[in-house]
Amino acid sequence: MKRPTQGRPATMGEEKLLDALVQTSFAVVDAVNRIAARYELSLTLLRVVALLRDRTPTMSELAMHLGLDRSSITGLVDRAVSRGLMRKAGDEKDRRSSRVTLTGTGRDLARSCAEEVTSELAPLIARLTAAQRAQLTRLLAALGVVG
Amino acid sequence: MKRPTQGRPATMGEEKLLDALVQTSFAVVDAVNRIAARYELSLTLLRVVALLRDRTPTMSELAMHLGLDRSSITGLVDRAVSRGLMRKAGDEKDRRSSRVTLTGTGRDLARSCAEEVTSELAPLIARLTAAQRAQLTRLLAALGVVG
DNA sequence: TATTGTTATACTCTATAACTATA
DNA sequence: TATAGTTATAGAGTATAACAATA
Repeated sequence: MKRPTQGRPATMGEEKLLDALVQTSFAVVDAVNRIAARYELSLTLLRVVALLRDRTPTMSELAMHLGLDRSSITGLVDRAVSRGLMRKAGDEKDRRSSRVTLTGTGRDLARSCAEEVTSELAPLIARLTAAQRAQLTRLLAALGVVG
Repeated sequence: MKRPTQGRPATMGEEKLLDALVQTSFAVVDAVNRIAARYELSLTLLRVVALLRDRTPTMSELAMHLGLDRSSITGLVDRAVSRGLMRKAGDEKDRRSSRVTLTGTGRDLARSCAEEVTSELAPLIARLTAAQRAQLTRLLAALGVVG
């Protein structure tokens, strides 16, 4: 069960930053989760819906993107299909694959959720000045997760 | 299903910041989730374990802190008790209440997880200069989630 | 042979409703 | 009456293993 931790221990300032980063991240994800629940979506399903606004991935691509097993995606997408949010379309190039797309209903849902995420998190960043917001945007970009 | 979004739409710069904040938050939580999985802990259980390092909450307090129903906490804690990670101790002041504490094993686990979170996220903040790290720490504090 | 996706199975997580015990 | 906690139940989410169809 126990395994050694590789790398040096964090210095004092790093520890504080990591703590703030983790706490803030959980708060943000919790907020998104509350919004998803209003639409009877799990966090995972909300992420799929958001993803499908820009892409038409295969089941395997969805699995990789979410870090889940392919078999988990089958149930996830099938339930969404039953609810009329998504559709599965065969890929003509590779007849093993299915590409997942949003229905009109699913697309409306995606837009509503995105709007609510924006308005729910707005009060958070409203505590910052315009200069601070620009700074934070740059620093988050520098972390290298976005893009 | 559909409901109106209250508040004004975000401006362009805010939209970009919110997007970076949400994407980064999901990446951080995903990283924590991967670490939890190494120890066969769910994200929720890891949060409970981390919480118990500093506190000895009642079942209800745990439920409130995690935003879950009390009945969900029963199963969560009972499974952890079965695994030897936690203990439930009656509160003498209010005999309806149970206070949850870590066992020695649970405490070791909590420490290991915390160390792994630190070393897993260290590469992320290593991309920043010392000045940028200090800046980011201040900005996250200004968001008002920590503390 | 390797990959895509599904099925069968089992377990965790979660909520709702109904309940007991204590306050 | 109100609160703390549990139980019973049901459903979603997830992984593992075995499988079929296609590459």
